[in-house]
This record gives sequence, C-alpha cells and structure tokens, in this order.
Amino acid sequence: MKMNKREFKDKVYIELSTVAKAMANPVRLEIIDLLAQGPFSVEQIANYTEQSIANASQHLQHLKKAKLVQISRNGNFIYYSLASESVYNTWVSLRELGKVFNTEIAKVVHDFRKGQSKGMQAIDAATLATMLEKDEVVLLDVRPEEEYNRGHIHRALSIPVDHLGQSLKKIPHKKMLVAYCRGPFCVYADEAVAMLTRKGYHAVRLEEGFPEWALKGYPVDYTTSK
Amino acid sequence: MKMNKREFKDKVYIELSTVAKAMANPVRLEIIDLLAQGPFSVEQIANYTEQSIANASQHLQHLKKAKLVQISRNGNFIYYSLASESVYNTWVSLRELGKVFNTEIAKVVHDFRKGQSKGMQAIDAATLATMLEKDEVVLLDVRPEEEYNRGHIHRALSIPVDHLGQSLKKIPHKKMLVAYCRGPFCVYADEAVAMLTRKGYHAVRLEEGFPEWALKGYPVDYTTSK
DNA sequence: AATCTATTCAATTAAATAATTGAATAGATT
DNA sequence: AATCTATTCAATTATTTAATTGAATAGATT
Repeated sequence: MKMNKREFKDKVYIELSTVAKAMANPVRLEIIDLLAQGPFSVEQIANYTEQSIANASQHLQHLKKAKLVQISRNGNFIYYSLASESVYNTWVSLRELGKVFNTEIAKVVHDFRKGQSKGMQAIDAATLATMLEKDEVVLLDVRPEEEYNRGHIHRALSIPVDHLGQSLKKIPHKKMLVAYCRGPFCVYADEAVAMLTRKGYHAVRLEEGFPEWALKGYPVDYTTSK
Repeated sequence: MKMNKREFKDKVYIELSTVAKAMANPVRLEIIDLLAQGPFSVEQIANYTEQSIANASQHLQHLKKAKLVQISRNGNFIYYSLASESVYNTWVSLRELGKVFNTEIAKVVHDFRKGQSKGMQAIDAATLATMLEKDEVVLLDVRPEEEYNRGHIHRALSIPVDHLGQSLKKIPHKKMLVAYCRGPFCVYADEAVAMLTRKGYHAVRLEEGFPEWALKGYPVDYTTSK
C-alpha cells in the first residue's frame, strides 16, 4: 500500500533521530571522540572514559545498533572503531557547533586551561604548519605511543605525557615547543604545556588533534611498528 | 579551585550532549530541516510538521535553549530561524550519516518514491549543473512561492506543486523537466514528477534542495518581492 | 574438555523526555 | 483601556533512557 507523505516523513526523521539519539549522551560522545583516534578495546574505552566495563559495553551496544561503530576481534579482545568517516564528520560538526556557539563550552575549556597554567596558549593548525616550515618549533606528540605509531604529525617527537618528566633531557631548550594530543577536548597537551612551562620551557599547545590535522591535508607520518 | 581532568571532560561532553539531545527527536529534526529553508512562524512550523501549536512551541523552546534557533518578531508573529550556518552544517552531516549508512532510510525513500511513480528517477546537483549549461532541461521550483522568492536555482521557474495542475500550459513538452524542492526528504518534487509523468512529460527530481545547491556554489537567483 | 578472560546481557531503579490539555501571557491592534 | 491573536507555560501521564549489579556468554587458551 502506498505510503503517504506524512508516514514517509515520520519514518525518515524517526530513523535519523535514532542516529542523533546515539550521540545524545555525554559518555557516548566521549567514546566517539576517543574512537576518532583509532580502534580501542572495551577495557581501554572503559579506562579512558572512567566508566565501568558493563556501562561502557552498554553504550557501545547502543552505538553499534545505530551503526556508528563496528567491531573487530584480536584474541580475547574486541576492538571498536568508528564505522565510517561520516561518523567522524558528524562528530566534528557537532563539536564545531558546540565550540562556536555554546559559550559554556568555551568557558569550561578556558577555565580548565587557566587552572593548568597562567598564560596558557593554544595555536591552530595553520599557524603550526607555517612554523614547521620555518623550522621554528619542536613538535611533541604527547599521546600514548601506540597512537603515535598509528599516525602522527610530520616531524613530531613522541613523548607521552606520563613519560614527560623523565624525558626532559631529550627536549631542546632553544626552540619553542608545541604539544599536541587527540583534539580540543583532550588534556594531555594542556598537562604537558603546564609541566614544560614550570620547567622553564616556552611551550604552547595545538588546538587541534592529529585527526583534524590530517583532515586538513597537512603532512603526516606513520611508524611501522613491526 | 582547579578543575581536574575528569571534571573538565565531563562538563564539556555534557554540554555537547545537550546540543545533540536537542537534535535527538524526529519532530525537532523536521523543524531544523524546515528552517534550513529560511524563517517560519510557529503556526507555519506546526502546519508543515503536522504538530499541535503547543507541541511545536515546546520543541522550539528546546531548540532555543540549546541555542540552535533564534527568533525575530513581525506583528503578532514570532519567526524562528536557524541560529547559525553551523547548525545547518551539523544537520547536513547527520543527514549524510543517515543516508550513506542507515540503509533503512534509503529503503524508506526508495519505497516512497516507487509508490509515487514507477521508474521514479532523481539526478544530483552536478548532473543538473551540466544539463543547465547545455540548455537541455526546464527546471521547476515546486516549493511555495515565498521560498522561491527568498532564493532559487538560477533559471528555475516557480510552479508550486499545489498549483501544478493549473500551470501545465506554461510548461514546454519538448525538453526534459527537472523538479526540485527543499531537499532529499521533501516530497513536493516527488509529487510533481508523479503528476508530470502521468501527463506525459519526461520529468525527474533533483536529489538535493536549494540550500545544498547554493552550498555547493552553483548559480542562484533571488527575487526582490517588493 | 576444562578453564580463563573479556565482554555482553538482564533486571532493577531512578531520572529524563515528550504529547496533551487547558491556563496564562506577550505584544499588537483597536 | 479593552480586546485580540499568536505563543508560551505548567501539570499530568506515559514512555524512554541510563547506571548498577550480578549472572551469563563467547571465544581463546591450555
């Protein structure tokens, strides 16, 4: 039987709202932000988001049902990843919407960074690209090394933030330091800049993360980990 | 007192989920899709979405609280519009996510169009642009005239779908007809193509709507309605 | 086959969301 | 000031959602 206009529109918007509902939860948004960095196991996701494994798993089932994530298996571990680039694109749109327009988010980010270090500064990708061309900065990737290996900004040194204390001697004083991590809401770079600043270095963070840098077409490298 | 990392992330993702929640409802998604076409009053929005005025207003309050819409006033009427282009961009990302990846939406669209007319075809914006350059088609804007006046595809004739019956003599037989309306989930173009096909015309619809065409940088016109 | 580990499932409880209905309100109009 | 129109608000009811807890399961490993 022929579907009428109202039935059609109702069905389409109900389906789309299912996708939007999958994203309408803070824990699931954090999971999507994390998976933008690559595949992670349930245990890792639970760890990074500070949820119970059961709760993380339930949220992952919700995302899977909405077809936003997909799984692969390695031994006992099940790895989750974003199902497609359009999931990432929608996450980025939503984040931009929140950043540009929800002043509360900007305020939270600003307050957090100010609490980390007075005069905390961030530069954007275009500025970094120019500085790298002029060889003016030392670039630090302060994510876990596994993520560095999956892909990193061209010429970045890998110094995970929790190893930063014991790695200071590797870092030249002469040039300005730029630290980057997973993205605007990841705080590894904030922590790194705070520590480096306390040790007398001139350090700032990159606003974007590796995925945004890559998406903008700037040069990236990969480490073959074999 | 200094905000810790977990507090920071929780606050940021909760704020962002507020935005996502505003979109996580089929009625509000339809409202956003409608407002992508320009400002509408509460009464118009209630009419087009087939909701009560009270319900439409409640959803609009929800969208307003999330800062996704803004208002202006004209006499007794309050007009709602999308608060920024990034609201529209997020809507488009979500819709693309749904179209590309949620096969149920594609099926609903296909089933609806098949119910309208066997052999129902749609072309995309790039195809239309080429055909217009070669002067191969007659382009019909089948939206309400008010929306045509706000902006339309270059060289489109305005023939609102509910006037199509009495406007057939205006339409040449010799060329292929392309009908367009508000976007992929608007059915004015489907209805127009069904009617034209029954009357012996060779007609197809444009997949995209006017906003997508404009966003892709293709030529547009405006009618000064004074 | 037995055991282990990571993960999922199910039930419960509490909180959040949404449509309806009628009342109230905000401006505009007279 | 009185009246009107469009819109918003508030209470109610039903539905949906989410965290917790403990049980169950799916594969891997031995």
